[in-house]
Amino acid sequence: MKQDGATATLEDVAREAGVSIATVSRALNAPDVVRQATRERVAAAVERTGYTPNFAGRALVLKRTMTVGAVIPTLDDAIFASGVNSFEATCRERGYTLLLAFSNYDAVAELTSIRRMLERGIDAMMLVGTDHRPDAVELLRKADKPFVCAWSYAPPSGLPTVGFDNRAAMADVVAHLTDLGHTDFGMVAGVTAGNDRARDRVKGVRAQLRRRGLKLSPKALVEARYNVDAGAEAAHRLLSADNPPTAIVCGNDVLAYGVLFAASACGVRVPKDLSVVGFDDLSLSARLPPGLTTVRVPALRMGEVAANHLADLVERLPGCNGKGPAELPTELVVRGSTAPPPRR
Amino acid sequence: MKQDGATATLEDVAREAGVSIATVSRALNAPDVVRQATRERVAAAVERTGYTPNFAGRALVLKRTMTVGAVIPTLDDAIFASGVNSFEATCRERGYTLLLAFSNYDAVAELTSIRRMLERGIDAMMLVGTDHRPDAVELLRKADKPFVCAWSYAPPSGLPTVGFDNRAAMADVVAHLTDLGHTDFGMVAGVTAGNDRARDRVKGVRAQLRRRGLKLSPKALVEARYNVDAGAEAAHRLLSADNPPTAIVCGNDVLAYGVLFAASACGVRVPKDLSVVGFDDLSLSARLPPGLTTVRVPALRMGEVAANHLADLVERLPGCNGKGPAELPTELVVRGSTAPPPRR
DNA sequence: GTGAAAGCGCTAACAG
DNA sequence: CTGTTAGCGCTTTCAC
Repeated sequence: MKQDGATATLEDVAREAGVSIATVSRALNAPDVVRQATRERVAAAVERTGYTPNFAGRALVLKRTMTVGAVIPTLDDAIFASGVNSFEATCRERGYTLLLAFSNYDAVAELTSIRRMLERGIDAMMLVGTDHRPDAVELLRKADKPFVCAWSYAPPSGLPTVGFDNRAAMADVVAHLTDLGHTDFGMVAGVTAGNDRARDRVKGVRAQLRRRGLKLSPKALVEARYNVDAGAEAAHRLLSADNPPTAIVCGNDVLAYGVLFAASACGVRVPKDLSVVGFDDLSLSARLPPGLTTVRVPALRMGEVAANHLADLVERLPGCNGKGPAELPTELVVRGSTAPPPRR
Repeated sequence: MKQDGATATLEDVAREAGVSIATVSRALNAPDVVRQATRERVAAAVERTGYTPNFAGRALVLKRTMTVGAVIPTLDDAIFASGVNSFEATCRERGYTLLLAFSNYDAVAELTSIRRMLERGIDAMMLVGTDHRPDAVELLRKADKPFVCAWSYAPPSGLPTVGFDNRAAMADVVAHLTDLGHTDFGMVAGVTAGNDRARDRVKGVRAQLRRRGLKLSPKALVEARYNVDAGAEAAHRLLSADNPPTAIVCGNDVLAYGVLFAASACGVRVPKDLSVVGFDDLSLSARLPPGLTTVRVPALRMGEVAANHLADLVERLPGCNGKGPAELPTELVVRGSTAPPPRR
């Protein structure tokens, strides 16, 4: 066993086993081409030397690092957190290691991280949504690295996406509310700048309202940053209007929590006076009185699908293409926060 | 500009600029030793070829990858999420890229990920807490890679830790409650197996109770997994005992939310009938009625400190050692969920 | 089956 | 200042 800091190399193992480095390499990577006895001698030598392959050496010749990158806006949003969790788990299962960076919704920061990861030789990459600098996409394309944009399903973008249709999901929400009889809507949206998911959710609300002959008045739409307080503040704004809405649709559950707290602080009862809907179905949403009606998104499944898709692409498995994998379904979860509007 | 998939190498740039590859390398890494004119020719050639350094080549000779690893139990816990966020931000600032893996509280999985990251040539690594397989630590030591265990401050462990003292923080919590007059305590702890933070929090409660001549009876301690429902279930168990506690201390805020919901479901009023304390101070805790008394932990600061410490170590900056950086303070945040116990 | 040798892209002496 | 050259650790022909 080598004791000093220097880690053992193929050469050390070869010397120890009395074979050539080529044989050691083969014994490790293509055991079937090596005679049983030799293989065992090598295995013993590996054990004794504490050998650990050096990926830089391997990467240099193979042009593969078994590393995949992901650039995520932030982990503050629990939905990203769980998606990343499952993405990593699947990557790991398939032998890949995850390189992770955060963009904080800054497209330039994203570009920088992508470049850095490319330099580090990632084999593939996951991005979030479809809002990216064209040069970022070009970089990936030119480097010929498979990539996928998750948390969105938007073939028209021309990007390989995997995720769900945010517009359709929001249309379901609005349909649920109009079916209950609501006609006066308010929306607390997430920040839409640089965030196609937030934008699509607004669009989905608008489109479905239009279909029912309704609309979202300019003042009935408020944008808020991703936190409870911002949601509460937005709700106060909405509820103090001349004609307060009877239903508030939120861009995510955290904002909806804020709306719930604000309503209760103003003496507005949910769902009696006001219906509230979230988006994400965080674990708290089922428990928080009166139970939040929301959209369940397949974050875990999505991370898994994205990782498998990328690995398939890297390994050039048949049946995979750069178009992106399938659309994942969302589900409207109706709970206690929605009910018919109050009588006039 | 090279159009085919093959990315440009130093040689391409050198040919383009009419200099040797050594000069290109120098122009890029030590601009000051290269004549201005040459430097400009090289810069132009880099531009034209779209050259991007290959880190595998560089890593092979430098034995540095500008990559740091982190193995985290999970991102489901918001406190890990924000710590990772700031850890990555600081790493990035200092030029390092983050390799991230999850252990799901499994020490063997952690070991596997550490090994993998070591193979990939990480320069340093962050772990969570002090519960690790001895061979994992040995691996890191033998590879001579700086590492730090975050989310704990526990010099007696012999590991380089950065974080806060979970026992002391919990002692503060108990002191607050005994000062209010509580004598009947219950605790909903996180899962303690393989989790020194959860264990230390229990120990902190026990120690402080002892100091006040009190104790936690065996049935007054319930372990629960990290989710609201488990917290609620544990609370039901505690509250349905013959002698229900007047104060329930929780291993984290999420469990405390569950306790709050359970109490309200049983008609137990907080803080009138029952005081509840959490740990973490998640953003919701201030808003959730009646406002959760909890311990604020410096997660962001910790990620930052850990990253800077590791970078200092890698770069052999003076004044840094392997002992681990400073202890970070926690803060007891008193809100509406704690009050004197009800009269008998 | 196994060994010798070339070379992946890069940096760092060492000469000039 | 700049070029030549020797590897870093590994895989992979090509011979034997």
